[in-house]
Amino acid sequence: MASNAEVERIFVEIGDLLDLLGEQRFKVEAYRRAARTLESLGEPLERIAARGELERIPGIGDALEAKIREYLSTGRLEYLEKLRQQVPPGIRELMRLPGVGPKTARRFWVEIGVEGPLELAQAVEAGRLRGVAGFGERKIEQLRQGLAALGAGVDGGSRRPLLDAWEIAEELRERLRASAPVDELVVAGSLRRSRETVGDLDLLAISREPAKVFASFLALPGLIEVRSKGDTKSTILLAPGIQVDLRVLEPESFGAALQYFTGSKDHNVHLRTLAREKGLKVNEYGVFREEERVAGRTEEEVYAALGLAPIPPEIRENHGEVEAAAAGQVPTLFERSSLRTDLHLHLPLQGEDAALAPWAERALGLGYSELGVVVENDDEAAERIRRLRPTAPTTAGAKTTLRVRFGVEQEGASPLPPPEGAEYILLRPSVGGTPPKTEAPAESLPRFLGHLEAEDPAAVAGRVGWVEWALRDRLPVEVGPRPERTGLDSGSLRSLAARGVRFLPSARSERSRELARIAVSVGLLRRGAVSATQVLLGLPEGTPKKRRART
DNA sequence: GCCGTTTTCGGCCCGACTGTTTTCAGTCG
Repeated sequence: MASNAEVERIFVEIGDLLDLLGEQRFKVEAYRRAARTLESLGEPLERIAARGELERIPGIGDALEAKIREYLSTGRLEYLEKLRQQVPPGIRELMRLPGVGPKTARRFWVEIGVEGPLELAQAVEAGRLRGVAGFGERKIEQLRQGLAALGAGVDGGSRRPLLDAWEIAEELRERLRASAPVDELVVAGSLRRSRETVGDLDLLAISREPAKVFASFLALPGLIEVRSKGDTKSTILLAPGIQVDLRVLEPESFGAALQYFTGSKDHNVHLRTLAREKGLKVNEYGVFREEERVAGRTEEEVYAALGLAPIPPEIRENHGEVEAAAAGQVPTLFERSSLRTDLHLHLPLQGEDAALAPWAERALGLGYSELGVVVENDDEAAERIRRLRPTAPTTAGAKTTLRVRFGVEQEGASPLPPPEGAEYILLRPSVGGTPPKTEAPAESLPRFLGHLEAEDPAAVAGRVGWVEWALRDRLPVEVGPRPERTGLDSGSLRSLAARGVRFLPSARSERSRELARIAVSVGLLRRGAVSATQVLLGLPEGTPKKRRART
């Protein structure tokens, strides 16, 4: 079965090939725009095609619709195959080199006669680029380094899972805040939109001393390469192979820059087109009428200047949100600040986090009033809960209280009843299996459908039964920060929400500092346009306090 | 190639940085 990702890749390839062949840029852009749209579609193309609604996808017209249909029905695309015959396969690879776009790649091919990275490397070493117009010493050195990095697989060109990117970004922010005079430092880009994968990091800072900020930035540990440096913007490559952009701005422009660098690109193009129609101009410094800046300090200002209600970052994909904002009908998304609990954390056996105190402190910092420790439902469960219970803090500080709850985790129906002290059950779906029967006696504990993480994408994809399970038994579904391992990406969340499923966000922590990862889980829920009414904020009240002890 | 309550033709977002240039093209986001 053809997946959206396959069609997406095909359109990207067509875009590249047309670009290399010197086709007009708007045609090239049309294929790339369509590819981006497909990436964030959230619904299988085959379903849309079956409804006859392909042309309703923004950026898909007659020609692209016909190509999608051809591929869906035959698994091939004649147009692509013809294009491939015109360009050697290695030429596309050349475009992955930093500083090499379609024009330069084409010159390598036509003028130098190389057909891929290996041949280019040989040509560089043989000095065949010397004296060629447009290739000075620095350009050649840049190529040499780029080729070496390409061979070593550290080109920073690949996307990584949202959570990994988030953790890198958090660490960067901490370091920069400690070492540079910044008044504000935020992450924009696809990370702020909570995209499931993130290519590079976009940092924005407000500072009165940009030079000092850039100096700190260029001295970050783990820096592999400085890709550009200027007065307002610098780009580096960090050791994990991730590219990081930093822009330093004045407060007057911060909202406009945040809006602009959060994207998505297609969302921004839409806004700018709208602005032109209103006689305005939008750039990263503000919204302008003639020379006068009419907005820019905050994002809300920018949207308001265009006659739009504020649009949450997570849904800025040009999938109709701009039209909705113009009509004042932006969906109200779940807010992290309303969350009062995290019911899925595991205490390690040793170390500082084996005790509840550090967890409680972090939880209070996040504004929680409740925290749920989960143990495996086995013969030791009651004993583990009993050991922790006396240390459970009930208050911290003068007013805030934190209630620590205990739950058990099990796969489907357990032969063991819940142990003494357990207040809820986290059910794990089994891999590839059908959902077990889960009779629900009236007095039973609240139950949630936890997620099972799998490294293997096939195992994730093969786990089909649990959706039916959640629907059949009306079980709230846990949403964690690793969609690539659970299969619960924003598209799935959106369709589950539409079918009435409720959600329980968790950080799935095994260390107390990981509680902060709830930001990622909530981001995914928001990207799935999940509203506050569909999220469980804490354990339902009325939980039976006394359980019959097992014997 | 897409798109349209000013258009079915003629537009298509906007700016920073780089390298190699004497005023700019290419790349990138």
